[in-house]
Amino acid sequence: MLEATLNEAATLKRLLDAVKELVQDANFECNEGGINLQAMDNSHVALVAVKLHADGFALFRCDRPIPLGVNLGSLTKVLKCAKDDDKCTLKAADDGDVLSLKYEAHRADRVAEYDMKLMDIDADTLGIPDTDYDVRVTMLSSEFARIVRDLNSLGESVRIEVSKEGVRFASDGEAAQGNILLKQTEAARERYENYGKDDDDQAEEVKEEEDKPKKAKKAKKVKKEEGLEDEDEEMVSGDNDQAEFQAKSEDEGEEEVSDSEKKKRKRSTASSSAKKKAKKAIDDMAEGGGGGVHIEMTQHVNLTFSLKYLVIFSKSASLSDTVQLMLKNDVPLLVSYTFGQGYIRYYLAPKIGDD
Amino acid sequence: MLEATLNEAATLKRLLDAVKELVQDANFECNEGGINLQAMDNSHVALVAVKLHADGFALFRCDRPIPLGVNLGSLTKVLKCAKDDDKCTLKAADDGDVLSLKYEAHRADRVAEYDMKLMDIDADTLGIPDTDYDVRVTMLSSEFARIVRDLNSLGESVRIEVSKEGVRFASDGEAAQGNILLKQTEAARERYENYGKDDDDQAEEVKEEEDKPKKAKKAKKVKKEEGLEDEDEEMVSGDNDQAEFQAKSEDEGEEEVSDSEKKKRKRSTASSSAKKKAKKAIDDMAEGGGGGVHIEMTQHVNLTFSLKYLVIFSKSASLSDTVQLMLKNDVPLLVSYTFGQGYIRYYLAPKIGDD
DNA sequence: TCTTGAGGGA
DNA sequence: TCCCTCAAGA
Repeated sequence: MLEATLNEAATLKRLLDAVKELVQDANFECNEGGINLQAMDNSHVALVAVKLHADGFALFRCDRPIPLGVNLGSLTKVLKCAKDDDKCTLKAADDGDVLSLKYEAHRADRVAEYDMKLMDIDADTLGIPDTDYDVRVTMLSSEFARIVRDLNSLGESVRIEVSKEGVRFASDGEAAQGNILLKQTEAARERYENYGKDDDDQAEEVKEEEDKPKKAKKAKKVKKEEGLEDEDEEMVSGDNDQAEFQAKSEDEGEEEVSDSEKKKRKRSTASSSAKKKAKKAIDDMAEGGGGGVHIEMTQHVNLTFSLKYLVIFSKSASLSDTVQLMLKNDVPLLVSYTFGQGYIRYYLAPKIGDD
Repeated sequence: MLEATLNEAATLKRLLDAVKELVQDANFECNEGGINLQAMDNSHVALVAVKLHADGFALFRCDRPIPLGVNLGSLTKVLKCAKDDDKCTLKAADDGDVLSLKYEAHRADRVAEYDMKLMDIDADTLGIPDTDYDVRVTMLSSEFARIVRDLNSLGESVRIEVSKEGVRFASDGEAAQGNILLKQTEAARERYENYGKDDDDQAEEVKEEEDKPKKAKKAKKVKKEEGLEDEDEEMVSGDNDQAEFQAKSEDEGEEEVSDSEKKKRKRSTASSSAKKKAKKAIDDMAEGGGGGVHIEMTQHVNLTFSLKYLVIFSKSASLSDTVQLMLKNDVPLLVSYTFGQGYIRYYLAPKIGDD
């Protein structure tokens, strides 16, 4: 039995806006920790991972893990029927094949109920490459969206190059060739330096949007060039240059999530005020002048990606003011949006060679 | 000779927005009382009736009745050429085949004139079933629009059920099944009780948007369960369960209109202040919090309608903040929008059986 | 399949 | 009023 109430239906709507473009059907894995979704697009080039923390819900109850096989098109239709600020309750029986959605106006004079058929979906939980990225770019999600949309009108792919100069997005098209250079914003750098003095603060900024302690550490590495740690990740890591993701067993997936959840909570408690400070710095950057770009780099990187997918990813801008791009040569790009109730992350394999 | 000036061209534009979706050509019947239009959609399932009172015009002159056979597509095009707040003057000669439209900016520094070819249209003035509805639902026109649009994305038809619980809109679709329950708003009910004490007030609220005294009385019945009166209506009434409307002679139509016009004026004079009070109650309800629903009911009803048409009807929301739904089992639904210069009413035959 | 135009929503 | 999405046509 799943019963979960979100205070704003808009969260779900926005989440689906981008995901439905990538995959038609997907399992919402519900367990005590919250709701997860992982799916690859049909061509196995892009992967999307969504997490909604249980404590991001106004009410959350899930007695035992349930996979909800959902046709995202249908779910989108049903969500369209919710007003953005409606209270939204999801319900599913343990063995049922129906997902019920209840929308309640806050004034309680309107109650809408929808029942959606569920389906069985092959449940290959996918292994997400755990990568020690060399670069993290934090920027306005709207700016990222603008850039990929602009370049998408010129060509099919974009080369993303990060150097001391900044981050450059370049695209070649038949009609024209274009590139956009974003320099580290002075203001952003200053704020960064201030808060960066305390390494824990800085690391927490990342941890906040990371489930896996390992990744948090790696983010630290991005800043301080610490050595790698925790190379026991069950999946591809390091020199992964393949364009496709691999499936792993479902059990491993579950384990990983709940395990890291615990660790995350421990850390959060330890330094939550510092975290807030760091978060504030990021927020300031986001608002402080419409273009703050924050770059952390241990290595120059230069990769090429399909713009089609980046344009789809960038539709998640409505979920968060900022987006983080994590890069490392020959490894899938990670595009991450973090919001109050969880996150949505996209992984996109780079184009190899000159295609 | 017709000469009629509206202070805002927007009124005409908005009127046509929905009508042009239902019918391609229609007669604007002009007489001393104003301008009327009645037409059925091609499938004879829906009927639209528009009334613009002569005194809703800044200037109105019509020496003798003229039918203006208009292609609504053309008229829409011509109206697109007017700015919303332009003063708009319609002119037609008694025997001409041209309708002239003049648009004047209020600062009088721009005058545009358009001439539109008229056409002969078979002038079956249609008999509108005069019905003693069992239910009147008054709600925000925007909310009605939202509901039918939402359900239209799920299925083809909607079941409208009114009971003590409230009014429920339910639709079944392939992907999902949904229903929306609107409860009588407390605030709306209170206001209603206050003004409802005086039956005349209450009835006037209806009369104001009714031409036919008979209908006004029946609306009273909705409240008080008075017996039927005036069963001499020339058209189908009472147990009409047929899905189509019937034509009647033009003469009868004209007679009816002018006759009821007179009665209406008499009544208006008698109780205009009470009327204003009642109107205010409705306005308050409409504005008092974005969802006031007001239900008057003498009988449970349960009917099914094609959403396609309701969606078209609901485009008239721009004409009025509120809409009234009048229902009775096995009888066409009346959807009525009343605005300063007149009204637009839609009648839609219910679906019979399980189709 | 891609492009353009219209309609609806923010 | 502008932007975006959806639908129809090439």
